[in-house]
Amino acid sequence: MQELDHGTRQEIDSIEREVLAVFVDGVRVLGLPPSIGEIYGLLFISQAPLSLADLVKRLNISKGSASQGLRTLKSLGAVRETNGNGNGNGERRTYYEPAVELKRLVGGFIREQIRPHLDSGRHKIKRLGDLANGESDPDRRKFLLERTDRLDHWIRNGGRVLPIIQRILGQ
Amino acid sequence: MQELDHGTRQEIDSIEREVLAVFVDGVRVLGLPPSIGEIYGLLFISQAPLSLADLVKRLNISKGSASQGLRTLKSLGAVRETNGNGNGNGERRTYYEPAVELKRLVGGFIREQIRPHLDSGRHKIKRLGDLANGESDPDRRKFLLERTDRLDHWIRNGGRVLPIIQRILGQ
DNA sequence: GTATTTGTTCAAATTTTATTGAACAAACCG
DNA sequence: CGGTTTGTTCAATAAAATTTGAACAAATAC
Repeated sequence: MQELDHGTRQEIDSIEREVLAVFVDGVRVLGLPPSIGEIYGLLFISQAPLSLADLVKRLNISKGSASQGLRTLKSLGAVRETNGNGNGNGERRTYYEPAVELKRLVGGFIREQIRPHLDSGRHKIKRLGDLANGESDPDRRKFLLERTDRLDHWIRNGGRVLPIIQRILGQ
Repeated sequence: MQELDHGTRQEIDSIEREVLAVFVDGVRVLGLPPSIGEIYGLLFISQAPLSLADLVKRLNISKGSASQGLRTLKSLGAVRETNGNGNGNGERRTYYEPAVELKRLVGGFIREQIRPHLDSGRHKIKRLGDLANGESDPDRRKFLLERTDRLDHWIRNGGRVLPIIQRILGQ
């Protein structure tokens, strides 16, 4: 007897386990929680889209975790909702499939996780420049302005590099 | 009466506080603990190099934290040890100053935090390919090979982009 | 309308990570 | 040598992040 339903059966087999581990490690580097790696990882090796209930069952995580994880992944553009669930009948729950184009994943990460930090950093550093200008000791002021100026250059360079990364990875 | 010793006085003034906050936020994005941001931040706005004892006193952190933080920063190439401490007398404790060249900081981060992950990822993905090849169902095998191949491309592209980032930021 | 299914929210519990602080080691001095 | 200073290590503690689970909301069916 052969197992044909690759999308929804309960067990996580050995290759699936390994893939999940790879993604859990991967998202940790990006500062995202393990549950996100598990969810994306399971979608990534599932041939059929999965529902929230499938994720809960197969990953043994809570509904809350799955719901929040999917929200984050959606905001990153890393998962898509599908209406087709692969079994052909009329179905009202939502099914999810992974976005697998590196360009899209990188774009979403930069948009959601990098840009906001760069932008808020730019503002804070602008403020630092003002504070430095208010320093009364001329020697100290010169030093502080030099340092805040350097910070400003860092941020600018960071901003310059992002589109280039996107261009290189979007192939 | 004027305060002349910018390197070792006890208090953290308002501009210093802001700079520390910027660095604490900055290192968090990189997945490093706040104490590291505080240490690097304080060195960054100090005109004179600081000793471990200075960091403990001015940041109100434990000796252990300061020691471990400095170790990490050294491994990243983000701080340098100096023998001169700015006051001219023979002195045996070690003083630290920040590396402020973006090229160096980025290089250290890539070397210590990115490359190792890429390398271990490459190995794990190689193993995944082997596992996928062992899949008996031909349809499933085809799908798994396609996905592991995609993972492999991701990693390769990641590897390609790093030297370019370094080149762009090293100016 | 009620019952059922699907999904969200958020306070509480758990797990993980960071920090402390005391014991220890190493280097220098007299 | 003993005494002092400087720095490291690591088990215990504190703090922060993640996950849970139960209450709730929204949508559908009957």
